[in-house]
Amino acid sequence: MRSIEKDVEFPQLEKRILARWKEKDTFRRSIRNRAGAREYVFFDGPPFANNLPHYGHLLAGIIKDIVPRYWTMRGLRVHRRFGWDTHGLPVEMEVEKALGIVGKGVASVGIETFNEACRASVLKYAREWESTVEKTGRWVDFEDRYLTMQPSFMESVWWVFRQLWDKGLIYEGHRVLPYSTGCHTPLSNFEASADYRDVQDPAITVTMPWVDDPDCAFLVWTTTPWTLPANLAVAVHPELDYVKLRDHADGRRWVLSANLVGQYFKKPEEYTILERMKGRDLAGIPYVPLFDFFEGKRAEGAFRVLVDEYVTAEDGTGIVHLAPAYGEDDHRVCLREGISLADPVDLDGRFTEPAEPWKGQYIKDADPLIIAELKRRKRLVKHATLVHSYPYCERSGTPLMYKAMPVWFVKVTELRECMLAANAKTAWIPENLRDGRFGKWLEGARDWNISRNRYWGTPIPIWRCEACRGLQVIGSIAELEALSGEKVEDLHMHRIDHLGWTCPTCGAGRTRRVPEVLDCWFESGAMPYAQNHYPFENREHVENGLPADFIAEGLDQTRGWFYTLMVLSTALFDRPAFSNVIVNGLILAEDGKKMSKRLRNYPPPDEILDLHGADALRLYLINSGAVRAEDLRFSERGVRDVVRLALLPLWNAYNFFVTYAMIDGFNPAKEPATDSPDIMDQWIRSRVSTLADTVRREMDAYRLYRVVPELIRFIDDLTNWYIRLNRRRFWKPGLEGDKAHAYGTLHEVLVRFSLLLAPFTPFLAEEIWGNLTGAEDGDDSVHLQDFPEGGAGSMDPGLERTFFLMQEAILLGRSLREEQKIGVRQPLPEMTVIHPDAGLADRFAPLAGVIRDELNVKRLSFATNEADYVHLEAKPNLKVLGPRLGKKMKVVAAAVAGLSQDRLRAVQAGGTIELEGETLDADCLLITRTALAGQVVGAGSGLSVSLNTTVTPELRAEGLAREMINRIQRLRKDSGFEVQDRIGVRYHTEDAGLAAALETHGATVAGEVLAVSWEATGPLEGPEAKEFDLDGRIVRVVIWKV
RNA sequence: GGGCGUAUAGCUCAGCUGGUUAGAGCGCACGCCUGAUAAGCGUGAGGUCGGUAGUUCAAGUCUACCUAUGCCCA
Repeated sequence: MRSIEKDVEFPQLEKRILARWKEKDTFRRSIRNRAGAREYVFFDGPPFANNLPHYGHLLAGIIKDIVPRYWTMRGLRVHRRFGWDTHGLPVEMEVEKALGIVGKGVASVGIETFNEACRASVLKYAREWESTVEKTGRWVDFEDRYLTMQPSFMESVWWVFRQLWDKGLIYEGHRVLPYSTGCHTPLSNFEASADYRDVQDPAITVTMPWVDDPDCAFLVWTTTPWTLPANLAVAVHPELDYVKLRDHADGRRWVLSANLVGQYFKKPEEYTILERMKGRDLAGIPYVPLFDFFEGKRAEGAFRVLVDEYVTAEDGTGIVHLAPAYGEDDHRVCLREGISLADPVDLDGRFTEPAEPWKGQYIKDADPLIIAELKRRKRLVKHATLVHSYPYCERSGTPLMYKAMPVWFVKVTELRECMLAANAKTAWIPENLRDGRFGKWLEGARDWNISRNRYWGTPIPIWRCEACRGLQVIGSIAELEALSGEKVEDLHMHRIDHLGWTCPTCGAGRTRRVPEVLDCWFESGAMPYAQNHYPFENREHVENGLPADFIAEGLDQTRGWFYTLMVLSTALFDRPAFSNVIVNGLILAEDGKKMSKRLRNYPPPDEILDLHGADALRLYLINSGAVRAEDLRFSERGVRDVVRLALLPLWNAYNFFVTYAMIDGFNPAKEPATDSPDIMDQWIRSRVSTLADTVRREMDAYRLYRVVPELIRFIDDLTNWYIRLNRRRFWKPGLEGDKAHAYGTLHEVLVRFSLLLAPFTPFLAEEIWGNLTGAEDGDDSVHLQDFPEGGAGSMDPGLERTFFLMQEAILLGRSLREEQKIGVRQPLPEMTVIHPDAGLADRFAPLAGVIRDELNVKRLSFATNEADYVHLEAKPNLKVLGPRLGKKMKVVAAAVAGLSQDRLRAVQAGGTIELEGETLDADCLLITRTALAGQVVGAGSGLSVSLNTTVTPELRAEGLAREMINRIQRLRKDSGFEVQDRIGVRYHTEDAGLAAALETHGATVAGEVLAVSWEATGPLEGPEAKEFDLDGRIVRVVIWKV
């Protein structure tokens, strides 16, 4: 054992231990150690490495460390591979910025240059990540990491795609997406909402005359006239009220929402209501389109009234025009009705052939031309303008258009039932997420658009014949090489898009890959297979490891990784991807707002780690709702409190042990502690076993948030009860008998506690365990050990209960002393513990000395006759009686309240009583006590105590002696003496009582203050003579070092 | 607009399947320092559990509605 510093710096300690782990390869050995054991499968969700890690990452990382460490100590083998999400938009955007091509498009530098720039930049922050993650104490393999851009990973992703294709789960369709005509690309919703501007747009109302009654027309309103040439239908809400009315101005008849008539007529005299109807009554009525470009679509059911609930009567006419190519709802409703879309606008945003009159015109420029044409055709009834907020392309500054784009879908709707069944087999922390947030999301899941019109990603492995349009899906590199006749080493777009071959279907055309790449969520969802290059390698290993035992990520992954994992594992294997998941919440700044670099409203993670250490941060984070999906307001003070409340007290206990063990030359190998007859030793050993049991139970259920309060409670018992009450045992001379037991016990308890702490505070646990077992001289580590057993054999619940009662007795005694204003230094003759059970006296007997010392009383006695001290009051034990009595509870409760003291005592003594026809025994009643007036009694829940406050002259003298000891001790400290310095004392007092007290107890006082000479003298003068006032008695004292 | 959370002491949060006197830390008041620990110890004050209605013998806990607030989706 080595001696330790008293003023510990945890961050320094952690640094030292990190270096040791690295040197001894402890992490890898902790896995290798369990070579033959069952594998505990953990999947690590890959983060983007294009930013520094924030608290959310650290929190998830800490959970991902604690759980695997725990199961490793439980004897399992837990591989932990780190992964990076290397593809996707964030990387592309950053590279566009770096290359200076924002708004110009990737074509301006070429895909090859662009993709290679992406490849070079993705791991830019990997080093910083590694260093921060390491600092948090997280053990994870950064060397054997997986990257979504590795050819092996991408090949597995292709395999997954091919599997889905073979199962008929992939199809090509359209989705209306925000599209930038400036950048020639659809945008993500995120990008689309980046730049909203207030703009003025035309707001026009046009007529759609009934085919059967041309004088009557629907009124339709729009702010995008350019979508009118592509109009294929109109829609109404089934439950809304509509009217047919006559316009007195020109006699024509209009149909519109009843609520919106006021928008078109100022006065009621201007029109006459002819008919009222519900929206659904209008269903199917055919109308005459504005233009005849798509007249052929009438056969599909176009140009009539459709019904859908998305229609509102808030503005316009309550009848909306549908252009399925240019609106998401339009598209959905028309698709449902079997109307295929019409899209007369090219990728530049210019009209094409079908819309002949405006061919080549940019859509926004065509607006006024279209309006003019409508006016000419007398189809325009109102022309206004509207200022509204409209999304713009952040990069090119052009207004976005919503446009149907060809995309590839996974048919999630077909998997829904299987996914719900798989989800039912998973366990979530917090539980409600499974059927709540996540379950609801699954129930409402729509087909998943997995294609992206981007460059840096896994290319969608579909080749299309330019002649027959036939599709061919490639599921491996070997297949691609065989078909193309070329060697393929990298699957990125710029390396494979030149590959093509003669179409095997028609034998005429040449095949070409479709232009899209896969959504990077598809890749992370494929991670369980792709990280191991399944099925090309590791076949058995991967299949045996499904579903994973454990994953942990943030709440934001509900629609992210949790979802994509589930979609793909269900599609491939009809199984869930994971069995247990811990979901962590958002970490907010202390002010409750989002953490913002710009506002600097939070301390950087590295700063917290360097200042307070990782152990403290770990305990702080897992002791919060953040480990069950609740938001956490991060507070540095909270981290500091953990240090103050848990780590430092434990360090002090450890320091106490080491200090004395070094002095006494205690050798843990020689002194067995297991058989100590001392009741306190047995108690603290039982406590640590109970704690191990509790921690196992909570960790087995993944309830990390239940652990820290238990740890703190134990540390309090260890330091403020066990050590404080037992320290005198360590001061005795020699190293025999009881003292050896004390050492043995404290050693064993600290060692077991450090084992138990290892998953949570890996550094402090390593320090304590290593030093106390001497194992740090070799290669061993606390993290290579088994988690401590709890188990009935090593626990003594009865003893723990007795000890708890003793603690209560002491607390009550202290409270009475405060109340009576009698300081602890004044001895009192007696305290009586009052409890109806006479057996308590026996159980307390071994603890009597402790209680007397703690409360400074001469005698401890016991009484069972509660009536002499306290007034009993009874309440019905609702938990017992409630289910039994039901409605009768009220009358019984009233009767119980009226019971006499005698009858209550009789029940307590084991009798029964009859009340309202019910037989009640002691278990049916809850008895509370209040002190009788005129007594010094404290009533607790388990027992009561009575304090005899009679101070006899003898006790007074003893009290004065203790006061004197206290003053001299303070004087010693003020004089700067060392603890072990011997002193001489001279004193003088005029007070006869005090003089007598100091005479009687002179030897005791002198002994306590280490005085080798002790002398009463005549009056003392001079500055070295200090005057004290002991409750009004004056004494002057001189001390000196001998 | 829809889905899912959250609301308990001045502050940050516990409170398990409804049941007894609703707990802890910080802060506050008062007291206690040489024998591990003042980054300590003790004692105490402080709460109509967001609101309303309901279910029940019994509601901080269950239900409905409302208010505030957060996340996700549209």
